[in-house]
Amino acid sequence: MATLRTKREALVLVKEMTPENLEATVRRSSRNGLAPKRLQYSPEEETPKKKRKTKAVAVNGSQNKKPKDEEDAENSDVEHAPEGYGRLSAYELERLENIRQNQAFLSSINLFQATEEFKQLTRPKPSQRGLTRAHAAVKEVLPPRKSLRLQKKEAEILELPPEPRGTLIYEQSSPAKKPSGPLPMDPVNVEEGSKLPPQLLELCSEDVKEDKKILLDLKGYCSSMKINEDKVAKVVKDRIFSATFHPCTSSLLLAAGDKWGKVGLWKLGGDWGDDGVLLFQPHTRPVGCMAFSKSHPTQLLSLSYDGSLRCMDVEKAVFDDVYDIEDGLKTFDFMSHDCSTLVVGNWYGEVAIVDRRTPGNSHESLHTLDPKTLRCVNVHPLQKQYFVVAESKVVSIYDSRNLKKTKSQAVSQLHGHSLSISSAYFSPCTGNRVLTSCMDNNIRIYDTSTMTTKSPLLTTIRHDMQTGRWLTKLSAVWDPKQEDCFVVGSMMKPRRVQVFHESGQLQHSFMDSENLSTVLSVTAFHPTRNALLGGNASGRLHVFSD
DNA sequence: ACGTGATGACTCC
DNA sequence: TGGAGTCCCTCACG
Repeated sequence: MATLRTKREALVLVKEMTPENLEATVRRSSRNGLAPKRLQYSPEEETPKKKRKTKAVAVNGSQNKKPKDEEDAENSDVEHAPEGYGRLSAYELERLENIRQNQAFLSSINLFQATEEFKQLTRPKPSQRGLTRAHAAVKEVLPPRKSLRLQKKEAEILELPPEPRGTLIYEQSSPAKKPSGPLPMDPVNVEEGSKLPPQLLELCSEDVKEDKKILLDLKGYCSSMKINEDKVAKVVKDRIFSATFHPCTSSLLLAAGDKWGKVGLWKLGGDWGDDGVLLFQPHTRPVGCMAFSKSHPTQLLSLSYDGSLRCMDVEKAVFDDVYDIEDGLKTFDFMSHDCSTLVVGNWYGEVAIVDRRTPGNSHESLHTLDPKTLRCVNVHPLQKQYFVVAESKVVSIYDSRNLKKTKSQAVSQLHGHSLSISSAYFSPCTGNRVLTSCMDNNIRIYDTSTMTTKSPLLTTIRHDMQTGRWLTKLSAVWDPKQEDCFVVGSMMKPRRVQVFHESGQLQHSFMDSENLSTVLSVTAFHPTRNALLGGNASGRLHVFSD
């Protein structure tokens, strides 16, 4: 049993103490060697539940037969008064003793006191900044209803709707995919017909100097980066799948994409929309990947599982089509410094090299890699012909000049992953390292400086990746300002975001009892400023900055 | 054996 | 009072 570090942690523990997970807690504790003696049931019995079942069988056999009143006592979970002890078997005395020891153990860790002391405490209220309820819920006005019976009419004969055809049925009634062609950039959270705030274009067009990178000792600058209530806001409605900083430096401008294809733009301290948040709906299914164009920072490219890749252009105030397939886009990256060519990966294990200067999909080149396993593509920062692909259990580096329709030969491979790999990224300055996040609970760093057929593994870091059903998968991502540090969300309590050096050394844990109380699955550093973002499962962005 | 798919308790307005 | 919002772990199944 871990020591309780904060009041909230203790409260969570207490709140979670249902009979089911109390059992689990005791089991966990026993692995740590701290637990009291476990209840000792007879060998074939695992739990009290099972016990009852097996007992029913045992009654028929002659060996374990017990008087009926003793059985009732067990089932009622009420202990007999002391005079009853005389009739208890040795097994039951041991059971009572175990219960007593368990009680003593639970008292010794102050669980019961903690229950009393922290009963009133709740987790901090989520930030009310950003999107509001009024905008989030569209109220449907229905005419008053009167049943047919009250209207004294014959009942209608209703028929079941026809069985849906096709193989893909999404949860809820998923809205139809947006039509192709430019979509107007109309925010859904402000009054209809209102224009984009002109300051947004101004901010996006701001001259960005790459050489203004602030290189400080990481430990120093991490501890200067703080969060406060102004730096948390609801930017999209649902769970965040992707998020990024705009490269501008005079203000902090962020973008996030959610589960239902919404894209939110948030300027910290902005006076437009809801606390600086503008919400758009360019897609209809999760926005898996997004990035601002480095050569045209008024453009934000966003990719969705619905099969569309669009380019939000603040200048033209539209979402343009960039690339479109029926379904299942997964990931993309820029292949040239001018951001005109892209590598786009889909669920079917195909990568397409897309040139944005030729409209439509006609000029794309499509290459099938390992089918159904592609999860991430990332281009080498200097040698743009190389891109790294996270496949099922291997990461491959391909040369885009050397791709075939099928069975392309990888330039180099990174081995050692034992489960599926969620992401793989080249280090930002030299590309001499590749950082991978794997479902086997390891973050790995490989040496790709020589591009030999097998790139050597340098570092392995244990990290809990079991995010389960309700959270976006964790991905370790480099700090673009330097070569050798990366950030990753964490399941640990109290909730935190961690920064590691490529050597495996933990540099900093970003925590805040007031403003960070959820898992931040999606994380990213600002390209030039000392700022870090984290997105959670309810559409909130959190910023740590100077 | 791994990837996939599945909820429920609680609070607040 | 009920519906919407918030948060997020493990396990069965094929």
